[in-house]
Amino acid sequence: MPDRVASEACHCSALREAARRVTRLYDDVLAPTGLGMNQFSILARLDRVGPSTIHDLAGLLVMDRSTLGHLLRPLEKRGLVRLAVSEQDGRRRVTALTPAGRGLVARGRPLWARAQRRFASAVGGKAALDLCLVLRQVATADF
Amino acid sequence: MPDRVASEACHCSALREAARRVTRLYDDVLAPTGLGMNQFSILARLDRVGPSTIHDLAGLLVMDRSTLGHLLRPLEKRGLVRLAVSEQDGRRRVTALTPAGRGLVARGRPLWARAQRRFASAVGGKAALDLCLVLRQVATADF
DNA sequence: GACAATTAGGGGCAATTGCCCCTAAAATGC
DNA sequence: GCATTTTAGGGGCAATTGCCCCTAATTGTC
Repeated sequence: MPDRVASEACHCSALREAARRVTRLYDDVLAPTGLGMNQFSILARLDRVGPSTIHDLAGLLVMDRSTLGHLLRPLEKRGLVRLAVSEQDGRRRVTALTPAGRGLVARGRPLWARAQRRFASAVGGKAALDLCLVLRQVATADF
Repeated sequence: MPDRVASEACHCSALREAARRVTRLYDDVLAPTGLGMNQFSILARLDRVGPSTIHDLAGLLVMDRSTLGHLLRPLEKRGLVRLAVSEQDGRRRVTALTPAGRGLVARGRPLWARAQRRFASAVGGKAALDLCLVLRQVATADF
């Protein structure tokens, strides 16, 4: 039994499976915006922190710099974000929401809140809060 | 403040970010096998449950059927799994580990265990256990 | 001021993820 | 037994993820 338990308790698989399941929930709820959860989270983060470089934004999203670079392409093509070379540092590309992007985030927020409520009511409000705290710690841990 | 907290506590983003971070840890540790965490988890699951259909295996992995179909392709090409049409049901394709696949899983297990220990020692043993229980519940929840 | 080391980002590659629609096969209804 | 419905899976599409190596720009050193 210990062997079976040990192999079933893979921390990484558990995280990935839960992330897959919950992403589907949020994707469904956000569908009317034409955005997936990932795209929404990028735009929402940008809305909160203001214009930032790819490097900084990727750090906030616990994401590889090149991943974010790829993800910004379709958002730029749809006119939701604008990229411009920094004036202070020619290497940096500053990413900013366009008015259209800001508008879409605003329209998505109530939908997002609905997904949050659905999650909390299925898992339990306190459990959801606790979970978030642990996850935040995990995401920024130095293994 | 309530606004800022609310927007920073997105359950889905927290899950995805933690999953990204932890996946990197496991990928690094498993690198000597030439497998990523995801591939390893597919093979390990297959090793545990024995030959199964894409449908069933995808269910166990909380994964879309077509996603698993895509992921099996490179594993098949590398000779780690074998796919065969079921004799009982011509629609099903039974997936099974090859000896090479079983061997690779066996070689990966100690590395995987090392990642598990590194995770537990960073997060705390009890916290890691509790986290896994909640994640398992989340992954199989009916939202 | 010139040269080395560091940093920001892109391009290519491959895997990961899930949607849609399609086909084939099985199960169901009559 | 035959028509309908359901189920298993593939193919195509697009986004997601991160690695590597490359270029350009900045910073640090002398």
